[in-house]
Order: sequence, then C-alpha cells, then structure tokens
Amino acid sequence: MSTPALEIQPRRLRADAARNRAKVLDAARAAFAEHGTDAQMEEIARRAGVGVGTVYRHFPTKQALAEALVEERFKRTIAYTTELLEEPDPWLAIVKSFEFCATTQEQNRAWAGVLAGIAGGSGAMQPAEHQLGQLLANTERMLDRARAAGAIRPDLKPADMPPLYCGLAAVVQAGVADWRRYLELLLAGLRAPA
Amino acid sequence: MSTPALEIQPRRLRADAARNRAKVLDAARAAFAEHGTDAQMEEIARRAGVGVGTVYRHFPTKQALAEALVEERFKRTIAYTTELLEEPDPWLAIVKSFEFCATTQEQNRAWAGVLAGIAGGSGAMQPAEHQLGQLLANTERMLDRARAAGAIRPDLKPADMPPLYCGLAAVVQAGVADWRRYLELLLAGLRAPA
DNA sequence: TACAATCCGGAAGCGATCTTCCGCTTCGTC
DNA sequence: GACGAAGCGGAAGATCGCTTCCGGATTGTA
Repeated sequence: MSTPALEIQPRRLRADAARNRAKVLDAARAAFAEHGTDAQMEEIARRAGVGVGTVYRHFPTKQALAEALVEERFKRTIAYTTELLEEPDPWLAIVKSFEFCATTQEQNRAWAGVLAGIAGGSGAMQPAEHQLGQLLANTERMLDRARAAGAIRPDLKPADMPPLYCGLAAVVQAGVADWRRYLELLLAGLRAPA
Repeated sequence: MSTPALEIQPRRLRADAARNRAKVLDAARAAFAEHGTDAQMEEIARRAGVGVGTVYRHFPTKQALAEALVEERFKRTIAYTTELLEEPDPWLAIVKSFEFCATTQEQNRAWAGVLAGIAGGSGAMQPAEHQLGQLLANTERMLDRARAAGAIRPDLKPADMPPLYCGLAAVVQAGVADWRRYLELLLAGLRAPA
C-alpha cells in the first residue's frame, strides 16, 4: 500500500487525479458499507464531491470499483489472520478471527456476499486466487495450532470454516444487534468435547 | 390450501381464472426457488403459460406475489413446527426444525431474506404479525421441552434461535453442498454440556 | 506566459424491469 | 345462441441505474 502498484499504474497520476481517486475510494467505502452492492454510482460520486465521469475515469465499471474495495478488505484480513498466528492462545486466535469477520461485515455490507462466494464455491465477486489461497492456508495453520493444543474438537477441518464465517456475516448483515451471543453459541460447537 | 381463502376472495373466480391463478403461483414458486427475489415477472408469466397482464390481474405487484409465496411457506412452517411438538424426542425435534429450515431455503431462495428480517427485526418481506407470533411460540415450547429433558444447554433462550436459523439459511443459500456438516457443528453448540 | 496533455462534470444514451392499458376472447347465464 | 361480465395477452409506458461522451477546466512544463 505504500510503495507498490507501479506495475498497475504505468504513469504517474496528476495531483488532482490522485486526490480524486482517493476521495472516490473513501466515498465508495462508505456507500458500500451502508448499502452493500446496491450502492449507486451517482451517490458515490456525490459523496466524493466529484462527477460520475470522474468515478468512471478511475474505475471502468461499478464491478471494478467494488472489487477494488474487496481486495482492500482481503488484504487487511490476510494481514490480520497472519498476526493471529502469533497469538499465544490458539483458541483466542480463533475467537478473534470470528470477531474480525463480524466487524468487517459491519463495515462493508458486501462482505457477506464475498464470504458466501468462498463458502459456496461460486459468487460474483471472488478475490484473486492467490489471495484466497493465502487466507485458507492461514486458516489451516490456525486450526492446526488449536488442535495441537487440544482447544478444538479434533475433527474440525479447514473446509468447515468458510461456512461458519459466512453464517456469522449473514447474521450480522441481517442486523442482529447481539451477534456476540450468536458467536458464543457457535464457538461452543467448535470446542473440544469435555 | 383446499377450502379457505374465502375471506380474501369475496367473489368466486371464473374457472379459467382460478386455473391461471394456480399456474401463476406454481410458476412463481419455481422462479423464486431458482432466482430468489431476482426472478422476473415476464419469466414467471412465460413459465405459467400466460401473459404478464394475467399475472398482474391476480397479484397487483411483484411484491404481493412474493408475499403470497412467503405466507404459503410460513403456513407450512408453522404446521410443521406444530407437528414437531409431538415428537417424542425433544432434541430430535430441534434437529428436525433446522433441517426443515435448510430444505425450505433450498426450495425458495428468498427464504433466507425472510429469516434475516425476523432475526434482524427489519426486512422488506415480513410475515403477518400473528403468524410470526405463532411460530415464535412454537419455538419457545420446543425449547422448553428440550430444556426439561436436559437435552440443551440451560441458558438457550427463544431469542437465540432466529439468528441460528438465519445463519443456516444463508449457508444453504450460498450453495454450500454439505450444509449438514455445518448444522452438525451448530447443533454441538446447543447441546447440554456434559 | 503559453501550450499540450490530462482530467473533470454531468447531461444524455441505453438496457433492463416492473407496471399499465385496452381491444379481443372466454365463461357463465338467461 | 346471445349477451354481459370477467378475464386475457402483450405491446407500450415509465422508471431506474449503469455507462458513455465531449466541451471546458486544470495541471505540469518549456
């Protein structure tokens, strides 16, 4: 986020263009947070204080704009799950990963759709292949650590996880205020049997 | 489904009209099952073998048509949960209620949206108030029975349930083929601690 | 300052859907 | 079988939201 992207941006943006691009991304983030995929291009432009034409100058389609935001979220998610591998308590790492998922959904109402695509195997807004692979690898390591510590039921597989995240995101998306209670029940099912 | 609806239909429908109404409902059921809320009126008309005008003669808006289907599902759900109160094994009753939820979602891709509305308190396609009350009452009795039998964790409240159904429906909607595995993990969290 | 490349704004174009409208058809009855 | 009421079909209307287009403004450089 600090230096790269030179392969994608062959030439330097003019100062005003760079400024506007950032404003568009901010506005889009807010609009998607509020309305999910139904956010409208014109509203995004208005929030950014630019014309729709400017939005389209930076992102060729609405889909591309949405994907840029998803990729952003995905990077943060991968970064966070990587951090979690350092968490001393492997069970707590799992708990935190679910909480992160829920708050991400709160910040971007399109997130549940992305997770649904991952869990279900299809989905209109898939992240890049290698990113997805990295996230799944982190998940696997997280489970391995917890299993080794005897914190989770031994038969819990990596493939079990995406649906669990997907369900949680859906509950948050539905507007369940007390999603932590839902999470508590969910986690109880993952614990190692006493 | 066999005799009622006389309060809603003040005058008797002409034979062909009644036939078409049924065809429209069948077609709509199929279309909504496949495409959820995105099902198109013209496709419904085509499937029913009638013109769009005929669809609108029977249901003033797409929303009304969708609501008719939801109400239908809701009646079946209430009927089924009422049956379940007779189930000798209270734990099995709970399991079956979740399975019923999942298969309902498989048969109508708009179901998850309805449950989301119930769980979250808002939602565009709410069922009638008294129907909802009846369903929640059944849920409560179901839990009471299971709690009395020591089959579930004692702190499980009726209000915990809608999000659980909502999450399951979302997972099924996402296209997770092995939703039974998800359900298994979920149920493990509801069991009474050993 | 002058010039050219770059960028901006927002009106207009366009496709997709829901909904209306009305002349024609079918049904039920006398 | 004749008549009026009820129902039907599907083209046209209305709307909505994404996308394009281009004259004019801005930026960076000579």
